[in-house]
This record gives sequence, C-alpha cells and structure tokens, in this order.
Amino acid sequence: MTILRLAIPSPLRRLFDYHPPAGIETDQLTVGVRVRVPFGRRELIGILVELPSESDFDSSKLKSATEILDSTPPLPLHLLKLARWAASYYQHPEGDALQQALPVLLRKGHPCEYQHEFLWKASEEASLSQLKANASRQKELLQLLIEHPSGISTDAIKAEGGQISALSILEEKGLAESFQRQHKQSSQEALHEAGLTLNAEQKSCLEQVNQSPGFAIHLLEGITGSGKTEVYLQAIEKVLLEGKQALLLVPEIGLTPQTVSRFRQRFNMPVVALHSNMSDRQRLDAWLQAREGVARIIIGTRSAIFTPLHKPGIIIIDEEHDPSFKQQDGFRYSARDLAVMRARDEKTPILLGSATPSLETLHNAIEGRYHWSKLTQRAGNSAPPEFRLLDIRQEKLQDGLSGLLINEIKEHLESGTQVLIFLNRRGFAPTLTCHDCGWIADCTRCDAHMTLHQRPPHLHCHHCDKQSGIPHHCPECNSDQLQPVGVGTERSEQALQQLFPKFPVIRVDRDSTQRKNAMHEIMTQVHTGEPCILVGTQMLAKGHHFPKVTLVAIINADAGLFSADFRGMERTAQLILQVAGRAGRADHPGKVWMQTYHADHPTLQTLIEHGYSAFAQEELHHRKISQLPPFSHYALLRAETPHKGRAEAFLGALRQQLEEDMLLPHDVSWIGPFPSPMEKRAGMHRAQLMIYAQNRKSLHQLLANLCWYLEQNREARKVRWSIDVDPTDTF
DNA sequence: AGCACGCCGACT
DNA sequence: GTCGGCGTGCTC
Repeated sequence: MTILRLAIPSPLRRLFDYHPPAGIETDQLTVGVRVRVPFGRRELIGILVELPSESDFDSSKLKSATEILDSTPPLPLHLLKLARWAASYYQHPEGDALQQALPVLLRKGHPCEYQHEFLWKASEEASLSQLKANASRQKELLQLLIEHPSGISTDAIKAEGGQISALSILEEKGLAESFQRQHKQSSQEALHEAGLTLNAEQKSCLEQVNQSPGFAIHLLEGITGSGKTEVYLQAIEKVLLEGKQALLLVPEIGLTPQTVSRFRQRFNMPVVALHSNMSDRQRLDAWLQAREGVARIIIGTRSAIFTPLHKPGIIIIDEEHDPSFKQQDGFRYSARDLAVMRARDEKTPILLGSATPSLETLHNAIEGRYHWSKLTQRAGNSAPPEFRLLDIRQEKLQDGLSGLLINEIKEHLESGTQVLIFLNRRGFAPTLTCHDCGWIADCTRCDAHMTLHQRPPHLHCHHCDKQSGIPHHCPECNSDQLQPVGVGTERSEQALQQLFPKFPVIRVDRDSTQRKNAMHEIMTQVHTGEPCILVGTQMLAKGHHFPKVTLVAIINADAGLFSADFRGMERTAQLILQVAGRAGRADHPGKVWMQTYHADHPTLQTLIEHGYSAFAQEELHHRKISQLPPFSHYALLRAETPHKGRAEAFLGALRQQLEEDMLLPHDVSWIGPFPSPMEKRAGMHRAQLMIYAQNRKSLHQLLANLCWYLEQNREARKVRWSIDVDPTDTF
C-alpha cells in the first residue's frame, strides 16, 4: 500500500495522509508533485513530501486524493528540502512554507507550463504620419510600440495606459504585428558592452570570488560609489561564460527598472526580473525560464530565493543588511540566511554586498567564516563626503530647519547644484493637537497618533491604515485652535518651496510616487542636473543615484537613536550612511549635515569621525558584553488578542507553566513577557516573550517543544501567537 | 486559516 | 418568527 503524505497549506503543524486517487499507478509518483485533495469541507492543493507504506492515522478513515497535478515536481527536490528545512527552522507550518516557495499560479493549481506571451511591435515601415490626425488613441499606442522595438506585452501596454482595443486596428492597417518572445541566444557573445576597468581592490575581490570554484561565502564591503555593482557584473560574466546562471537578490525598493536595464545593457543573455509589480502570469513565466535555464540572470526580491535554477552558478545578495530580506509576517524567513544555505547546497559561491554590513555578517567575516573583501576607493577618487553635526538644542527651527542649514541650502542652490533633504516621516505633520486643551488626534485602533496629511487633506494612521477627515473643532473642548505639530515631508516641501521660490522642490515618498511612472518622471527631472531640492523619506536613500547633489541634510538624525530595539543603533547608522552616500558622487565633494539634539552622542561621533567599521566594532563589543546577537541566538514568542492585558497574561502563565513542567535545556533563558513597544496595533493588544540561548540547537529544540505544547493547549487557541526566530524587529 | 455548527439578541 | 453575532471544534 502506498500512502501520500502531504504538506497542506493550513496553519496546522503536521502532515496529512491520503490514499492515491483511483486508477493511479503509484510507482510513477514522485515526491514534490502537487496533489489536489479534499480537506475538511474544502478542496486544497498540497505538496507530496513523503510516500510511506502505511499511515499512523486509521487507514480506513483516510480520504483519497482527487488529482495528481504534476508528472514532475515543479520545485526541484533540493529546494523542496530547503523550504522544509526553513519551515522547521523558523517554526512555521510546513504546508504554508512550501506554498510560499511556489509562484502564485502554481499554488492555485495552474499547470506548470509557459503561456507563451505575445509581444507586440510596430512594423518596420510604420510611422505616426500614417494615422489620421484625430486618431489619438491609435497614435499613442503606435508611439508606445515604436518606443519598444524589441516588443511589449499586452500587460505592459495596459500598464503604460495604452488602449488594447486599438491594437487590432493597427494590425489591420499593417502598422503593428505580434510575435512570440524568442529565447534563443543571438550569438556566442555573453557581453553587449565591455566591462569597466577594475581598480586594484575590485580586481582582488573578483579574483577572490573567482578562484574558489565551489561553495564559498564572500562579504564585499564597499563604501557607496566604490563600484560593487561592477564586481557583481564581472563575477556574473564568468559564471555566464561557464554556461551557468546567476541569481541576484535586491531589497524591495532596490528593484527598479534601472537595475534591470543595467544588466540587460551589459549582457547579451536573457535577464528576468521577479518582483511584486509583475502579474502572476509574468512571474510564473520568469520562474519557469529560470528553471529551464533559458533565463541566465535572475534578479528578484526576497521570495526569489526559491527560484529554481537549471545550472546555478552564483548567488549575490545586494545590500545584504537590508531589513526587507527578512519576511515580517507569517513565514518569517531570512532570504539572506537561506541564500547561504542554498549556496552551500548547490555548491556555488555566494556574494554578500553592502556598504554597511549587518553586524551578524561582519561578525562572521571577523571570525573568518566568510572571505572578506573591502572596497575603500570611490570611483574617480572623488572625495568622501564631509560630515557635520548641527547642534540644534538652542536653535529656533523654522518648519524643522535651522537657520544655518537654510543658509547652506541657499549657497548650494545658488552655486548651481542640488540638495537632498532626508526626513523619514511621510505626511504634513506627525500629529494634530488642540492648542487650548491639549487634545491629540489619536488612532482608536493603535497606540499611535494620527498623521496629518494635506494632499489630500485627511488624518491617516500609518500603523493600521485607518483614515478620517480633519476635524475643524476640538472634539474635547470645541476650540478651533487645532494645530499641526512636528514636520513631515509634505510640510518640509511646502516650507522649502516658500523659502526658495525660484527652485523646484521635489518630494519623494510613498505618497508622491504612487502614480505609475511618477518616479521615472522625478528621476528624469533630477537628471537634467538643474539645481533643485529633493525632500523625501528613505526611498531617496536606496537605489537611486543623484550625481549633482552636493548637500545632504538629515533633518532628524536622532530618530531611532534611543530605540527600544537593540538593533536601533545599527539601523540608524546604516540609514545615515546610505543617505550620506547620495552626496557628491561625481567631481563635486559632498557635504552631509545632520541636525541633532545629541551632538555629543558618542556613537554618533564615532560613526561620523571614524566611519562604519569603527562604529560596528564598538557596537559588536557592546553586543558581546550584553550577550546579544550575534553572540547569542534568540526568538520571540508574540501573542495578540483584542482584549487588553490578555496577551501578556497568557504569556506569563505560559512561562510559569513551562518552568514547572518542562525540562529546560540549561542554556536557554527568557526575558519577559512584556508588552510590545506599541502595545495596541490595529485593534490588537500585543505582548512578547524573548527566549534566548547560547546554542542554536537548544533554542531550536525548545521552540519545537513549545510549538507542540501550544498546539495542544486550549488557552492558546484564544490568542493569536506566533514565533519569530532571529527577529530583526521587536515592534 | 477557513468553515460549519450552535446558541442567544434585535429586526422585517 | 428569522438574520446574524462570535465561541467552539475540526481538518488525514
């Protein structure tokens, strides 16, 4: 007898057994295929993970599977293993974890096949003059086709605002034609354009990567502008010449069309992207192209770590310290850490690149577990930016700006260069308050203030997305003296525009770039090189290059300085340096001015006077003394319920129970429970229990027991609990 | 997580 | 009289 043991996408931490569907030759079944099964009153798709000969469950009560969906497993066996390992390491239900390793369409049961996408292009002799002057829709569309000589998909046409219905008219007139994407390589050449000449540091780093043929971990620590990407490109080039593929993981906001086009420009090989702006169909096609080996370079965000490769050659994690590599809900995996596992498994090198490596990675490099290369020279030997801490304790600020800073901005603009203002706060003002009675606009569902927005005018909670109108009178005392307090990007933009009416002020945050193409338009304007002021959030800090910016101003360098999270300082340092890195990339030396109430903060001083390495060394020293990661391992047990105090009480009772009942590994300890830094969020009251250990194994063992216990426990069903292994945030 | 069952309050 | 509120239980 053959039993199908399946991972089912449900929160239950166990596998489920089924009989094979009637009339199926069981010797043809392989682990990894998708199986459609009845589950409770529903029908779900599970993944076959084992083929035992008998079930622990009463065999007569087993249901039969409905249908086997694949003849070969969509996910190669070793990636299935990786995903199963991850499920166990991160204590996440296996069925759900495996599901997340697959593209959405495969989760839904679509066949594991390409749907060859039709592309459209303008025919050779087509020109706009062949259309009637008033046929504006058709003209727009034809213009779009002409702009994409290598073809554009109907999805992309829609995204660009083109009219699909006009396609057939153009086709009839012989102005447009459709074709299927060809994946054949046009020639033997791997390169479209030659690589740049490497400096000595880059060369030695590249040699380091190239000389180790199998698995090896490399940390590439390179200051902004030192040419990390060129090293990536040339490392990839070697891999391509060997007939292998490259997987590049980038942070969520780092995957811009510019990133992809830089790789397309360099290589005469198919490059595919995998990111959230693509349709499910496009993602599946790209995923399959990677699996078949047709796509040679795969660029994706976190979830792309599960993309199968026909001939894996190298994995590169760009900005390895970026928090977006750790998933923050559900299956809380770290794509960076899994990438290391995967590289070991596939026997390929892995390259972790960053200007500001995470302390974990740095620690590994210091301990000699990673090969460590540094790039310290900026391209063209341009001078590093000059930092200045602006003590604003006695200063009277105008919309968040000190007089000194305003003067400096003026000087830069008048000398014809650009200025970047970094303010990590969206909206007009972080709060709205009543001048007469002190009332503050609070969110009813979170322990947070509502943010005041002016365009369009409304109050918005950035934690639960609740929105409401702006009251004209105070709800408490009916006064009409309601005032915005604090400064967000909208207000900063407005203030700067009034101060410098002759210069354009461009705001870059999630709100101002929502519209399709908005970012592209902004970048086009900035790249004209005309003097202007850019005001924005961390969107400005990542991915984009602003060669004409000579002054970077950090309005509130203190934000995050005194965070409840022990990683707060590390994050702040990384963000400051990342923003600072936008200044003076070309021949202009850059200045970085930071407004702070803590100009004598020793860590801040170390950072700007001696750089990131010195900062990191000090911080690692602190972590060692306090036995914090990377010198210990820990996990967070989170709980949330709609009732105040109940989450904390639940965790407290649990802790007590565990101390009484369970044999604790001797090196495991707890801290807490304590309420989460923002106790109430989106209507849920939250608390957490920190569990830490010297030894990964003991921690893992304890967590496994804990999960088992919680699944049995009746009380545990009344709260929502989850486990976060290697958490990066404690909110 | 879904989804159903079941047992009490305010509506057509 | 029912519609529907969410507590409880189950999923091979």
